[in-house]
Amino acid sequence: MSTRIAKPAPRMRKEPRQARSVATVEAIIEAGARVLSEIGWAGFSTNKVAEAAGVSIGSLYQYFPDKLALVDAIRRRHFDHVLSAIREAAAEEKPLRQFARELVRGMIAAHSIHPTLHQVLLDEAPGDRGSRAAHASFQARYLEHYRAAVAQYRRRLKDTETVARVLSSAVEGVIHNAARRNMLDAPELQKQLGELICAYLSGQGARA
Amino acid sequence: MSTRIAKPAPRMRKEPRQARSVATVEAIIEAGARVLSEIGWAGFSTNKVAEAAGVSIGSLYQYFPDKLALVDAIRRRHFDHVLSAIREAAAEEKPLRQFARELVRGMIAAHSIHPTLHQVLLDEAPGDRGSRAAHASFQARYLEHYRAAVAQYRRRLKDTETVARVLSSAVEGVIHNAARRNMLDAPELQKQLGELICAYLSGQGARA
DNA sequence: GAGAATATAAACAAGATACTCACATTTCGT
DNA sequence: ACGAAATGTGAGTATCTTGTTTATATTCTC
Repeated sequence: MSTRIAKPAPRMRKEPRQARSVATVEAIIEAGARVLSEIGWAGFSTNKVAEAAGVSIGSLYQYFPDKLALVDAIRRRHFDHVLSAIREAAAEEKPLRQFARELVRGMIAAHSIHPTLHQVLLDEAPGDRGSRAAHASFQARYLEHYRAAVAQYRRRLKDTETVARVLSSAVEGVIHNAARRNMLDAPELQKQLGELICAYLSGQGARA
Repeated sequence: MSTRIAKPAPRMRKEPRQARSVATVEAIIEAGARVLSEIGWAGFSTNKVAEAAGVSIGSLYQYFPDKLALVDAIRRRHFDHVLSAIREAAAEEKPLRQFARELVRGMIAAHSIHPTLHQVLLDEAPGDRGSRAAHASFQARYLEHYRAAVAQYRRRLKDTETVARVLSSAVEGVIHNAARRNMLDAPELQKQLGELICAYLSGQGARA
């Protein structure tokens, strides 16, 4: 008995080697994201995903050991997407207004394909043993970017942590709400969200 | 054929007459809210609710014709709760800072009992025929309060609608996120949320 | 104490769904 | 070209969930 636990279900039952199997796996993940976003976790069934992907249910289970492994894959892909959007906006030093504009643009872009996926992933879909770590790591890195931005644009350094959290959750709330109403593309909304960010960050002493 | 449609399932199959039946109905709604908040729509079953209420499943169906009628009852109760919280904060004219403080306090109070109920009700739980109207009416009145506040504290009158929406969804986002982390009571959070509201509303010309 | 109101929980019918398996088809190395 | 490996198929299954009914028991009201 050297191994800790039975086997927490591997990520992939079989690694795709040929080009078409790679495409299949990709189609499954993509369809899974669509189903999850449009129907929510309650209606997320493997059969439904397979059908949405235009693939037989057998093919799905050829690569994903079980339902949760599939959700994990979807989660990983989406989180990577969101992270790079933020990273891009917070990369180099730039004026606050520009940072805000790019952040808004990036977040909207990251949510316009599957508008409610993010919330579903965060709230409804269960975090199993395998993804708990990834989940936490994502949250940490996610917040880290916001924290860096806050530190850069704000004089008062107290409560940086809280400010970052408040800012990120406010932005997410606005995006999420807009997504529900199909208003993600409305220019007034983008402008106002930018205003919100600027106003809050420059509230008690901006830097640039 | 004078009636519009068959019968969209009445709110209550039987009206409670005695004191204990009133208590039973109340216990069921309360337990329903708890289950909905803690487990989400995916795990919301009538049997589970009955058990959580300490009541037999038969009693539940004595008063609620079906599952959706129960959700509707929960929704109505919660929406009333939230609405009065906002109404209270936006009632009389008062300085911006005070308005913000009271709004935050009220929203937090309205969410501290069943932290994630609001989001579940809005996102996951289906809005059937009976509740669509109530739902829309709630949203309208909800936003109306915000709009009034925005008009009161902001000079620029353009985009009032959008500003109200952005503000409300930002506040909800922060509350929701804090609820998930059990941070609703953290004083820094309350303070920062207040700052956010003030900063945004006074961003382009405050009035008080 | 009679009858109405209320509570109980076993049982059911219907459906959903995660997952397997035996077999068909395609690709690739040689 | 050919055989083995990779990939795709989808009907089938076994299990579980769950909304709802119903016959029966208990409690209240007058």
